[in-house]
Amino acid sequence: MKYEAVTIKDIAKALGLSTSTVSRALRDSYEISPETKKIVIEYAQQINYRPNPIALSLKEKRSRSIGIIVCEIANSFFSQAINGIESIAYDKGYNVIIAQSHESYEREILNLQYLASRSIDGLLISVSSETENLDHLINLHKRGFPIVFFDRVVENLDTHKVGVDNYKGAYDATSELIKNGHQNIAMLAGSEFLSITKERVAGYHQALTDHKIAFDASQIEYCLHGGMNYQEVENALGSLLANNNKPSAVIASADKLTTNCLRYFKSKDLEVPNDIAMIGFSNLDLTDLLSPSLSVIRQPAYEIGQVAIELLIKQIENKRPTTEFEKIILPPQMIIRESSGAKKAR
Amino acid sequence: MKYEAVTIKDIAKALGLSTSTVSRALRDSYEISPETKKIVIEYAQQINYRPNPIALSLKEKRSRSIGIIVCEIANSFFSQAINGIESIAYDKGYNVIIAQSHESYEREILNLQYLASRSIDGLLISVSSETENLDHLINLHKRGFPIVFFDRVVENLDTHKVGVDNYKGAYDATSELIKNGHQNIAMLAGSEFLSITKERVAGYHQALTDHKIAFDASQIEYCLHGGMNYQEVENALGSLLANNNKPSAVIASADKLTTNCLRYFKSKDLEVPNDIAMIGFSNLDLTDLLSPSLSVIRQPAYEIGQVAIELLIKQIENKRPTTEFEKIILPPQMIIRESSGAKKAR
DNA sequence: TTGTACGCGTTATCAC
DNA sequence: GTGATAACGCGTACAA
Repeated sequence: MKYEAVTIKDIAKALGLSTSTVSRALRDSYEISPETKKIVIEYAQQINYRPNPIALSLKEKRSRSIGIIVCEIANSFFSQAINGIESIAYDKGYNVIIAQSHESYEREILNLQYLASRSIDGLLISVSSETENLDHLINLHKRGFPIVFFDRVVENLDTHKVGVDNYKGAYDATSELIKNGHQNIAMLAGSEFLSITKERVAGYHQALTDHKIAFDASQIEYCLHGGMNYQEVENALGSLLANNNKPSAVIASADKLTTNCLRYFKSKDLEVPNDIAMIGFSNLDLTDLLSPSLSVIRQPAYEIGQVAIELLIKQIENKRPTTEFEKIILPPQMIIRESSGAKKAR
Repeated sequence: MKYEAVTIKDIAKALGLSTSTVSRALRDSYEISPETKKIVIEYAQQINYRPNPIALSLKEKRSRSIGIIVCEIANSFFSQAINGIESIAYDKGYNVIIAQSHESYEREILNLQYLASRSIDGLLISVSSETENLDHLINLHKRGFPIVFFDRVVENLDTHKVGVDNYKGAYDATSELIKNGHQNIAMLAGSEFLSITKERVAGYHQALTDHKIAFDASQIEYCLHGGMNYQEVENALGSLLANNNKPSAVIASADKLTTNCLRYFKSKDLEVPNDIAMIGFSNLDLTDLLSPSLSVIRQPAYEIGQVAIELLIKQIENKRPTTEFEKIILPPQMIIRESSGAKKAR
């Protein structure tokens, strides 16, 4: 069953006018007499005429829709970022089409092809944790297609980028644990491919160094899928805790890593923070209700989304090719609660 | 900066053929000679030709995209449902466009207008908690536009509907609390406009009756915005606890109500389940990590999404107008943990 | 086997 | 002030 919409032609026929007159009347052109305008506009309203955006897109070679690729919308950070994106996009008359990579490189490519074939005007992307090769993005970018990276930005591609100060986030988290007496701090890191992981590890490393604590590479475990599957986190924490240099605290460097880390400790009957302390990157709005309440590094997800979409729309609507790209770094926020508490006195 | 795509015309010109020959060759028409096909297809691949979906949409009067309206994608139930929807939609070559009502009737109408004007082929909707008047949906439906309701279905509109057995969910939850010795059980309900709220209240009521407990209407508080703002939940619980007939247990009938209920108890230093027990409808995958771990009624969100999109696509692709509509009810799952525990012996 | 012409809905351009 | 026509990209009925 097809839904038949009213067209400008129907109006023209009904009113005994030409399509061009109707079109001009509806667009309030100065060449049309007030009476004709009135008749046309009233009739259009009456039969609930809506211009067909598909026809407009074809004509204007733009769809007024933009694509978003994220790993998972069920992730708090991303759903908040998407809210930020939408808040601006709808205001400016843009539609958003969301696709999920589920942390798979392959699905990211499929999504990209799909979106590109849907003639989106631009792309907001936070790459999957498996993404190492960037050819799929570079190809589009070279052809002048507007792309803005947010959160998980990528180094070797010159476009607008919006993210958070991951270095500072990890530095602050590490310093907080050190302040609470922890000397053996492990890092449950995300995918090694991601620059955010590298930055977070660097912040962690620097904080240790600044506090004269030796850095031990075996205290870092990388999770390729960013904690998407519990198994991965279980393995990583298993080896961290089996380390000779057994950690008394852990930094989890992503949303899913943080919650799965807590889940692991519970399953092993490790009491947090007495047996082991933790602090994690998380945008969950429930971390205060967890047991124990979690100390977290929170990212301004909503704002990141807003800034990213603004840059993208600016680029899309630019008459000339963009040559100067911005990199915007927003500050993270550290919220201290119970989980990062002092080391138990034995 | 505009991104210039390759068209069939470019291929025709380059190969000295007509556009129709190219078109037919690419669609592997039997009327084209194998050699011509080979040349065309190879060249198309080489220059990475993609048919313009906008032109196709205009021609075929369908966009192969469907709209989804939910209150909030950051809500676990809905993000899971959307995953279910996407899993099927992408397979069948449909695009999904997601819009959020944020529980506002006004925004729901705006979203609907927006999506309709974007020429979607069909709509999946879970109405906002403010939605009482259905004219905006009835209008579309009358004109033959395919609409499928999921989760928050609506009574006076004859379309496909997919939801969960809310009556049973609430009945089971109430019975569990009664089994644990609770006689005064309050209900923190969602919007009175929603049929799911009515069904959940009915299940609660019937369970009380079946266990010979008097029903007391003052033990129900409705939250128009389904717990979206904490204030609302605070007020509702405030009056429930101030009741003469003070409850020893609460049933929270939606995701946000459940978590905000727990938040309220924590803020009032009420220990769950000793001071007050609770069980809530929730699809959060973290309820096991909360303090205390929450007993919940969980809905098969992913499956609901899958069933809903299948019905929608079936209706869209139907040659004849659909006259027989299905109503599919999936069973909820009850997961018992700590929060619904026995009443404290005093 | 291949090419020409048309239509999908809209607007810009040119003609009257 | 209004109407006819072309164009956007594609597929197809019809013509050759």
